Amino acid sequence: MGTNIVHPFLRKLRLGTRLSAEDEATVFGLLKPYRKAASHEIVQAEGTELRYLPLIVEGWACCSRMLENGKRQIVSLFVPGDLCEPFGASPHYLNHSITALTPITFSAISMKEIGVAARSSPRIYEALWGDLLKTTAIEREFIVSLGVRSAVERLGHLFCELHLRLNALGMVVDRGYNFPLTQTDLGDALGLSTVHVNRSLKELRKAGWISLSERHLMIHDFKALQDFSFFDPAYLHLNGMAPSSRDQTLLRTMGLP
Amino acid sequence: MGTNIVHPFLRKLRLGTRLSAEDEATVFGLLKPYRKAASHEIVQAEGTELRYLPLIVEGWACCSRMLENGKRQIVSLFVPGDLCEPFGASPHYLNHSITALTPITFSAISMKEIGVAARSSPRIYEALWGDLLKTTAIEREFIVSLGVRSAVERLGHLFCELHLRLNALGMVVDRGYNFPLTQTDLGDALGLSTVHVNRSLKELRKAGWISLSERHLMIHDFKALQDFSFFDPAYLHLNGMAPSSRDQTLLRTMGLP
DNA sequence: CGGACTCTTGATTGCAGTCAACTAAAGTGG
DNA sequence: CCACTTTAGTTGACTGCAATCAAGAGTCCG
Repeated sequence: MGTNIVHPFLRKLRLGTRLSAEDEATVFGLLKPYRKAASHEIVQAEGTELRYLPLIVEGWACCSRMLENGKRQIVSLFVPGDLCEPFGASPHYLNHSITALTPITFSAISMKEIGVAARSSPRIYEALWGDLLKTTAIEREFIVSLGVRSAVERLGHLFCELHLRLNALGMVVDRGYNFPLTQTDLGDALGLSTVHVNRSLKELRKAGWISLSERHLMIHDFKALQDFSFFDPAYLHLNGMAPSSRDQTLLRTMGLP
Repeated sequence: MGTNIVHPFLRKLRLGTRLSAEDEATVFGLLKPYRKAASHEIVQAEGTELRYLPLIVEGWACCSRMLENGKRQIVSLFVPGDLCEPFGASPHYLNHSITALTPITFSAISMKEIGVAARSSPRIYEALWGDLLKTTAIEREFIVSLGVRSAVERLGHLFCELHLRLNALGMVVDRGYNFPLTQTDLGDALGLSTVHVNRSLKELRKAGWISLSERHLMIHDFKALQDFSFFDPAYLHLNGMAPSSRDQTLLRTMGLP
């Protein structure tokens, strides 16, 4: 048993692929020195050229777009371990901006170097592609949410998804996790007005499924919330599992008998 | 001037990268024998293992998901030349299904072979990643549509996008193109009811911007439709262009002075 | 010729947006 | 240190966009 580097990015990559100690060292070596950004700070602005891939180490960030009518849509939420852009591309212009939602610590990876690393080891290649696939799946499921789910369902679905994503990183404690988004952020992400987010949260609380206050979310009845929100965790590829192994996953992730 | 293979997939790849004749032959060689599917036929069902990447050669298809409450959401629309899944992954289970929207001709690419091809030539690598990036961008812009655009704006935006995508393949003739989706399909894609799609189309017609009948769409005033729908073509990366070169693109694609 | 789609239009309902006012917390500056 | 501003959350009243229900017309097809 070699050294076990503790890093959210490696934790995430390990989910899908077994990396050797050497592989992990290689990946770890890609990370540029950490930087900090304040809440609401723009890490990479829309329209600028992307040369390094941002990687969230601590805190939450998002990828969002502003429309000319002043409305903002959050396209993707990033938690620790998340790579903000597809890993294999060459430098290109962004058409959305990457913004910190909380104070964050982030790193960067050279687009060139990560390509070299991916070609150097089949495991790394596998792991990076697995991660990209998961990101794609999350965004596709997001489309489903916006298209056919009601306001309350969207909230529930997001809470379930984040629960599993964070749990995979060991960031869920006692069925609850840190939830730093404001109701305005939630509205921008889910295509709802702030007021309506507020009312919908009230409903989820009233149903007894969650409580959310002081930036902390607790899910009291995951199963109920999941069923209500039509949340099927298959798309998160949590254990390289086959589809509809839903219940097994649940048990495993919830630590229930 | 080498041989110029006429194939929608190659046409699309050429948009972002200059491929050598040899590269093109390599890519072309990846394609398995064509197959046909009838309209509404499922090419690859949700939950099945994907071993070959479907590639649309003729006709339209989509990637969609069905919810337990019976609602369907179309996540992605595929036109000729579109690869239905990210090219670099290894076989995995799909959590959405790939369905023909019209009678289609499609091919398949081995996930293994395309990886080998990508590693064999920097140009091919570049082209495939450029294509993947474009696909990602399209899906992200779709999220924006569903999140913050009104029904009429969503329709307008989709029409603009497809206009440019098809135009890049030479499939736009005289400002119009073949538009095979039914109003029900449109509703499933844009998160709207069929009835409301119908009414919204009526508004676009009344404004004089489009006409749509008998599976043929004509955009009479692209500029107006674009402005109204907050459509910014930058995300389609049509000419490797820098952002906000919007107007140049427009002129070029519209063939206007 | 019946049956299945597709498109269209009218009437009604309801979910979610908008406007507005108020509280509480937290930061700012004179 | 205390007014003053800003930000976040909450609630009420009203409005409006889009869903739902319903029915009819046109078309394609077996």
